[in-house]
Amino acid sequence: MEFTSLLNTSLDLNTEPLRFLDDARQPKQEVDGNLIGLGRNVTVIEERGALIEELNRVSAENKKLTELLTEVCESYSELRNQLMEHTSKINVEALDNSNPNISKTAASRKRKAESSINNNANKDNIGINNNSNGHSESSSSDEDSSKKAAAREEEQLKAKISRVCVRTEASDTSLIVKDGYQWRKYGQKVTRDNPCPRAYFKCSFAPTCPVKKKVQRSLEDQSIVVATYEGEHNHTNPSKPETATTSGSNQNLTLGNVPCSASIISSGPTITLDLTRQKPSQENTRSASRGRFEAPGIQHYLVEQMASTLTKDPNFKAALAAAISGKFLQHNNNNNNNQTENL
DNA sequence: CGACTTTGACCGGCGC
DNA sequence: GCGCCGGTCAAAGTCG
Repeated sequence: MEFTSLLNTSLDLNTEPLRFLDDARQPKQEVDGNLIGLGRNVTVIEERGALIEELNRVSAENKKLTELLTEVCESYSELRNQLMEHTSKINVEALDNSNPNISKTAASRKRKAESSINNNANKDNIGINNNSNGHSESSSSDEDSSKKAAAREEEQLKAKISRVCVRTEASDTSLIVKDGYQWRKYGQKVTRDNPCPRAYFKCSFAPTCPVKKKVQRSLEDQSIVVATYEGEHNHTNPSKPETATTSGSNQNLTLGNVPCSASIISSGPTITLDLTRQKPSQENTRSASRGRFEAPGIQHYLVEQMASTLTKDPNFKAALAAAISGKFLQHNNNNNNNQTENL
């Protein structure tokens, strides 16, 4: 995916920097039309000198901005590469663990598994690795296989659980996470560890879709809504193409035009969407890139986010416009110089 | 009138 | 076995 293709290049180029183009042309016309008086020629030469000086200054500025732009592009491709690396790693892991069936046993252990995910994901991984070695202390092969099967089921379940944190206005009491899918609320409960009620949703787009979602406000930060997804959608995303897949369990996030920061959890990492910020700072973008991106879709989402952030930043637009106009100016400057020499 | 939300009741797992 | 707790069901209510 080309970075440039993501940028909204529909910039208004009729801005200040381009005024120099007209300014540069104006004296030339004067020169063409009024070469009679010598005193006037002196004025024209003075003006030209000032203009050339101005052009040089703008060119230098343009050079700086071009360098800055190059830097941004470089860091973008660097981040993209890191993301690709991470994504491919996750895909390999997902393939290793692929088994679409979640057994009733696994479902019955949901709470146990979930708590272990929440409390200590790393410990779980160690446990899984140990089990996957296939060496059990138990002498009974049946027991051994059932233990392994149980561990595998747990692992599969965990692989299908992802958590998304959405930052909303604290005053917003609705537990709605717009992720592009259709959800039907089937329950709400106040849990012991959190006074904020937890809402239970089922995917209602396809009647056979097994995906469930739990949404609850964070205890630490009430402005953060935590959505936990379980299962995989067995249908395509009903939302528009501007959505971004966010996790291994194919959760899609409709970000629309809202810039936000992100990090992810898929049995560990968490997606955080900051929907409160209209103009995310560079720090947001950086923190997003620092996060652990373990889902293939987040790549597209991040790219969109970066593009959106850049195109919405008036400073960036102005800089880009200046850079582009600078190129014109340089070209024009060269032409003018040639024409002057010809005079 | 159908789709969706709300909310109290119920169920099953887990710890003591 | 009992109570607690999270998750689910389903009837009633609401909305477009």
